[in-house]
Amino acid sequence: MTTACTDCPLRCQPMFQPMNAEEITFMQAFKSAEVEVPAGQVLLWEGQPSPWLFTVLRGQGLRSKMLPDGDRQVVNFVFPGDFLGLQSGVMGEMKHSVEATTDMTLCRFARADLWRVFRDQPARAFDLTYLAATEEHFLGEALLTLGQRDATSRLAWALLRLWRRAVATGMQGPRGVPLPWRQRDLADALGLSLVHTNKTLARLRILGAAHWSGGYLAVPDPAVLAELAQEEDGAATPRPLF
Amino acid sequence: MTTACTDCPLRCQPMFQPMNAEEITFMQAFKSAEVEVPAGQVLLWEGQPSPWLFTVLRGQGLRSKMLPDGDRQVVNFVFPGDFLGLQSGVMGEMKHSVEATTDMTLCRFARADLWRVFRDQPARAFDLTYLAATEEHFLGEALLTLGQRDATSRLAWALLRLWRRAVATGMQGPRGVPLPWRQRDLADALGLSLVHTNKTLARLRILGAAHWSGGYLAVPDPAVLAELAQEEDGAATPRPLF
DNA sequence: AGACGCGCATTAAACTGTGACATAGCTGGA
DNA sequence: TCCAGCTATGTCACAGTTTAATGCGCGTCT
Repeated sequence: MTTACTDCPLRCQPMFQPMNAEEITFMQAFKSAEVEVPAGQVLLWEGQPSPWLFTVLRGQGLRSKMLPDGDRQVVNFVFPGDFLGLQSGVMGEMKHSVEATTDMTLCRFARADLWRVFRDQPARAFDLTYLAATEEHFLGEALLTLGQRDATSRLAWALLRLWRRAVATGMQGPRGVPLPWRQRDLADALGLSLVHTNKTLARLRILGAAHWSGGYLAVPDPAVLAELAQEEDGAATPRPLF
Repeated sequence: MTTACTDCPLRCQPMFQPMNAEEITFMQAFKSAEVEVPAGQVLLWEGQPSPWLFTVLRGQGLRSKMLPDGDRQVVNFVFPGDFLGLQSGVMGEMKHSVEATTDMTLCRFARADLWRVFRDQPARAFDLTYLAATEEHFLGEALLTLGQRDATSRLAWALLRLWRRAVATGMQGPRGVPLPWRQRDLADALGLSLVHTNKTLARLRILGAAHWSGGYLAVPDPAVLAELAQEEDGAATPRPLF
């Protein structure tokens, strides 16, 4: 049973900009299926085209690139509401892989229909460009973090980002926000070794800035984490939902 | 005297995908001015909106982000044909600054007219999304480089990218390709100290892989540089010209 | 024309944040 | 029950940073 766009649980979250009735009607028609994906499955492969694009309805994952020698760079973590596959849609092939860390539910769209968005719905096409620019902005922030910050600041930055994104998507619970990834994933995102990441996470725990365990992240005072991250305090910036 | 789009010196370069007659006519009307910018001037400021977007007709520059403590991350180098200001156009403000390293000539477009592209020219809107995805792809590659490569490999990767981009834009001369930036700029792009960058450039020179001096870069055998960069050999991938 | 000063490139030496290696304990799935 | 994978910790090595100094070239001033 697929979720009607009028019943979408994400649209009311502060993370996402509102949609008008015409846009919802168009998206309902544009959505071709809703698929369940088990944890561990790769949704999109680096270097390959895909006939589908996706919006994440439920679950979490990550985007990564590989070096020939097997080293992996995690380029982003995937949350509900993220749009997947835009590179394949406009450039013909994905430049990174996307894999499910937890079981996921995806709204699926046909790549062959993407041109209809540009032809018939310029406002939605504008939102797609907005999402691409949002990803570009995030990667610029990540590049700054890897290029100019030390390990403690990098981890503080990453945990703050992940915490803000999860809170704005309505995922906060009594134990904190769900963080289903491994320390290896965070190490590969921040250009650190696994051992050094573990030691630096321990330092953040001792400082009381962040506590990640059992698949949950607790941030007692986000301003403390923001200071360690050399970031200003504040919430996640809303973006279009596609 | 502005350059007519029919006379654009960039369109025939292998770096850029072809444009049809309708697209050229639209761009001629869309272009509001041609401006000269002296070396050192900032074209776009991080954190601020801009009423203009630009395509670089001539000259070179860089894009950068600043940390509160004054550290700078160079996020990309700017070449003829690059489109500047898309983040301001769709997100309302620039997420990085753009400054001229040499004297530059820019084709200028009004941000207020950007909606016309999406409404009237879906193929051009698609190209804009393509350009945003191209920048996202590049930043993913840069993130991989900073996260998983050592200093020698990073410099080899950067010089190879810059060389390929310049060659595909028709900038090759007897002394190599023009590289007007400082070692400080490359260091700030690759997350290295100035001293270590200088030493590693010397190593590449001794290896005969790359020779950067007097504002020019010579690459005797790009396959050698590609190997040091852990990259496959090949030319720059063509992209749309806006 | 000559002097001066600033910015950039280059090099040496000392220091350190991070990586590499090894080991132990815990947990969940087969 | 067993084992692979993950988390955690200690120790040592080193790639890269920091500090300091020198030389060169170019632009400005006299």
